[in-house]
Amino acid sequence: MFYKRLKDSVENSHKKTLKRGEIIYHEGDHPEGLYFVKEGLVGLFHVAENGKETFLRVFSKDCIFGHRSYFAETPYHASSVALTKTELVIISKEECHKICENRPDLLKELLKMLAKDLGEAELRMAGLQDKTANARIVESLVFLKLKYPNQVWTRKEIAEYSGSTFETVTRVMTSLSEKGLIKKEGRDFKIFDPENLLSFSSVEY
Amino acid sequence: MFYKRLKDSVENSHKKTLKRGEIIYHEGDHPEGLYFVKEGLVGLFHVAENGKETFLRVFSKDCIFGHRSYFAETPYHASSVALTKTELVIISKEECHKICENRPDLLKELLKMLAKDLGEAELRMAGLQDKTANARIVESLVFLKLKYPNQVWTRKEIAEYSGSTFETVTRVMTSLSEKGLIKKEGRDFKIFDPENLLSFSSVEY
DNA sequence: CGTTAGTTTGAGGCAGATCAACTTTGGTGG
DNA sequence: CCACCAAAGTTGATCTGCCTCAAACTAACG
Repeated sequence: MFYKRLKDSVENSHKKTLKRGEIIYHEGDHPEGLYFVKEGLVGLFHVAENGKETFLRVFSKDCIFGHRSYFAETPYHASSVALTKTELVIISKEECHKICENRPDLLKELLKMLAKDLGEAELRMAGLQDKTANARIVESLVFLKLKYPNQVWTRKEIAEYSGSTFETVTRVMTSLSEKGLIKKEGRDFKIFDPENLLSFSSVEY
Repeated sequence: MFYKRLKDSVENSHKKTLKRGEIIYHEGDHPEGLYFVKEGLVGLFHVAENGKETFLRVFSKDCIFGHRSYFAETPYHASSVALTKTELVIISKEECHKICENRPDLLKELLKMLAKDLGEAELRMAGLQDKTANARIVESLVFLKLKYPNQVWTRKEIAEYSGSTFETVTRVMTSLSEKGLIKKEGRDFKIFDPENLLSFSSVEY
């Protein structure tokens, strides 16, 4: 598997430990290499001039990130932030270069990853047009909680991932909870039956 | 340049000529190779169950398309349609395979292309949240008309690219025309000063 | 146990979608 | 070449999903 192989070749690179909220790189910065998540969770956020934030992607254990800008050879279009205590490995430009030259298999893996991410991004973009806020929030709850069950997502993060506001997320979650489709536990929540929950994503609340 | 080089190696592949409106592949189909635009213009559209369409990308002369699904190894997430009389070269799976194996330089070019497209898609997604319909429409007018000046874009196409409706596009264009920022010419239009026009994208209409 | 970040709930407003009726454009076929 | 007509565009009126603003509540952490 890709990450395992990459991991081996960077095991003795520069490491860095961050706590929740710490910024790894800022939108507009020029990439100086790649990042590898050894442990923890990282979020990619775009912040508009009017302050509105969009939660673009999540990177978890064994993910690389910063690769989009690196290969596009453009400044970062969004900022990356640690969502929990996170341990990173920083892969220098030189090492990246070496990897790219000697490992066409890794190149192909990266190609596939970007192709999938592009598809997802475009479907999410379409979803902002053709789905209700309710449906997008339900889908985001399922995606974020099932893929990252240990993370306690804030309403604000869910809102920024789904393209909504934290007040609307609260209302949808209250409604889902009243219907017994999720179980609120403090700030966290549980999903019982993802399929069933998703089937309610088109229903009014 | 990438396309020139690719072009040479596919010059004697299967050709196809289409007229406006003809569909090249449907959402859900499995990729059977790549497509190369020899002449004309192709649009990539996603259609939701409720009928709402989203205009995702444009491919013009010397562009390849269908590559996202091909490399993601997933079915097409959107349909491609000829926007004018278009001549295509169809590159078979076998030829694609050969190219990928023997041309790491092309692989890297594809990687860069996907990385840029992902950035653009994510910024457009963010734009749907943090910009007004007015701003997005102005930006779409500039993008579509400056990049493809010979195409007579319909209000519907502009709407589906900007994430809006054709009525709203009409209203914005009428307003811009009254302000002398664009010149309507039948169904077509002209942009005088793109920079100036964009500076009005944040202004009410 | 105090403080702050996060959450809930309600009320009100509005950007832009939707619906509807009418006009214009430009391709085409007689 | 012109008359026709379907497709595209315009304009006005109405409606609504969801955002915004506001105020009170609560969880969690040092």
